[in-house]
Amino acid sequence: MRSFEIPLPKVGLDLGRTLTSGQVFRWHQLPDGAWAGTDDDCVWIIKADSERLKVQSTHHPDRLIHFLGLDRDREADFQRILASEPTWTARVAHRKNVALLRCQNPAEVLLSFLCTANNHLSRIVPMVHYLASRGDLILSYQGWEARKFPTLHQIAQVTEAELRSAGFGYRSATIPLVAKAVLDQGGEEWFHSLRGKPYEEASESLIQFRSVGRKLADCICLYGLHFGESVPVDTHLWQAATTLYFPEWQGKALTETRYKAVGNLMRSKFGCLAGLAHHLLFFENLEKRRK
DNA sequence: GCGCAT
DNA sequence: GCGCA
Repeated sequence: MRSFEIPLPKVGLDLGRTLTSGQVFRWHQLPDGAWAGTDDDCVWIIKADSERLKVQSTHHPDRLIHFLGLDRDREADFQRILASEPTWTARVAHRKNVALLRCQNPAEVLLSFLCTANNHLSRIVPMVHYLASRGDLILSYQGWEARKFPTLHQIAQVTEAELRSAGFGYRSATIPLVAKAVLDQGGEEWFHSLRGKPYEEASESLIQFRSVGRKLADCICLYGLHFGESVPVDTHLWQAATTLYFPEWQGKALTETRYKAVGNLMRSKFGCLAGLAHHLLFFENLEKRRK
């Protein structure tokens, strides 16, 4: 492992809030306060102070800079959001140290988010860890076994019966089935090729898979394929969006038409920063409910 | 609008 | 959340 330091931008970065904001599910804090986790084949152990990240890793700093979005001018991004929504001053000020992550492996995002449907973080996290235990060991560090997330092929080998006994419920059948279906399409390579397509096309091809609806497709598009205009509309965002923009839909069900209307409105306001604006609203709502 | 699993 | 009635 190598050690290096990355200076933090003025806008700041709260690692704890970022890594527990529902984008990734297998990061944890070590006894000394450092955050430890992986992204694809990279292992990161990160300790932050107000000016810099002190990092130990198997890989080059650029990979972490990309994962955390530190190569973007995040201050400018938030200024553009404020230009569209000047009343969001407090909302942005309280959450601009939460970063939008860019995961290297879209298949990991898909298989992790299959665990999130109709579920809570307290159960999602152990489920994703259970899946991850089938992945190849990268290294051991202070008792922590850092694993690469399993390949689609490895997940496709897992039996429904095994997942059932591990408490995956009705997702026990769908997880290996989706892994097989993606393999039939071309697997990890096909997945990466979606990054070169327009957002709408990538999203439409993802919802072709049984058990992957618009919401999961948008999570994969945003966190795994890095389409900034993607807006995953879950219960948190639906609540925020109806309050702010569609008061006539407050308390009503989220239908396909309404799902598209919310995303389109966010895209018309924020363009390719709609996903970042989504994360502000999503995380605000999530933190409120945690209290 | 409900069932699905915990 | 997704899929189907």
